[in-house]
Amino acid sequence: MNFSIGEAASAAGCKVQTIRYYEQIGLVSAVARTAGNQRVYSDGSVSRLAFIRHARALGFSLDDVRQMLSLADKPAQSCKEIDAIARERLEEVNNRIRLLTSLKTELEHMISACAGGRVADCRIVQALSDHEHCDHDHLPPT
Amino acid sequence: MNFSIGEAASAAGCKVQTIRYYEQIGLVSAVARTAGNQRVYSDGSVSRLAFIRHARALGFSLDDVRQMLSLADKPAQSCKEIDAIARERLEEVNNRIRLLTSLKTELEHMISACAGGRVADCRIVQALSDHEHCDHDHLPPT
DNA sequence: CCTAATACCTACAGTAACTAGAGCTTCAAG
DNA sequence: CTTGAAGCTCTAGTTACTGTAGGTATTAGG
Repeated sequence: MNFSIGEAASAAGCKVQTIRYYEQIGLVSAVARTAGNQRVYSDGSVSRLAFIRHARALGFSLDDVRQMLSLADKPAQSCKEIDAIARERLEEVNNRIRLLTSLKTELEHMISACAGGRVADCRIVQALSDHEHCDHDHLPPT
Repeated sequence: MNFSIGEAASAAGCKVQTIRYYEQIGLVSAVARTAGNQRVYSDGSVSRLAFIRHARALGFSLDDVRQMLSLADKPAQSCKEIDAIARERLEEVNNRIRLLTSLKTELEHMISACAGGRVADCRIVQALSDHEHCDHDHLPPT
């Protein structure tokens, strides 16, 4: 089956511009064109796009995706490396969850401590200015 | 007390360039300079920087921070708005946690299903290409 | 007092991963 | 055959920094 870029986008669940962007940066190779210069996508290219979309949704970087795609192109090889990438990603996901959970607690405390009074007494402002309870290793929000 | 930009940075827990960047975009106002044109920070400016740093670590955007700082400058006002920002943020944090948790499960399944065989049989690649089990509303990783 | 190392200054370029817009062409439906 | 949607390229903008180049200021040691 053949698809226009718009059809490919809705089939893969991403935006038209995103597909063109991926082509531009060489994440996917350029596809065939019609006589009128419009891109034509095969089932294969669409599922490659879907792969990317899912990997991105799972938090893989485009660089990870690039590695995985090149590995996936050598199907006789061991998938040890892909496994390793996934494990690394899992590690990071666990970290993020930990961070967000403590963040949630902190926000909940701040909100419940804010009595709706004057800003001068606002616990949220105080909590954010305060250095006392900070062990200085919040991670930046990724 | 007076601080150089480097001292302010380590006191507030952020980088020197970041402070200059915040000044450049007008998130913090320009501070006084020495005869030799170097920035001089007061305790007040340092705690403002610490505020920003903590807010950022908690996932507030610079725009949120900008709002909060301007509200914090009118201390007689009600802190209802700050509270609202924090609540919105909490909502978002909960969403992210939900997403990451399902992501974690998915990654765990993929990893345990990957037997270390050939890429051609790799469950990870299959899972990522597959559209069957996808309800199409993964959020983009923020 | 001189020197060397370190910290500071400005200005600009680069990063990730898109997103949006301008201005034009092609295609499909009626 | 016309019209409106969808496609095309190219460029610029987004967020929140980070890094570099090339120059100046400050400070500690000898």
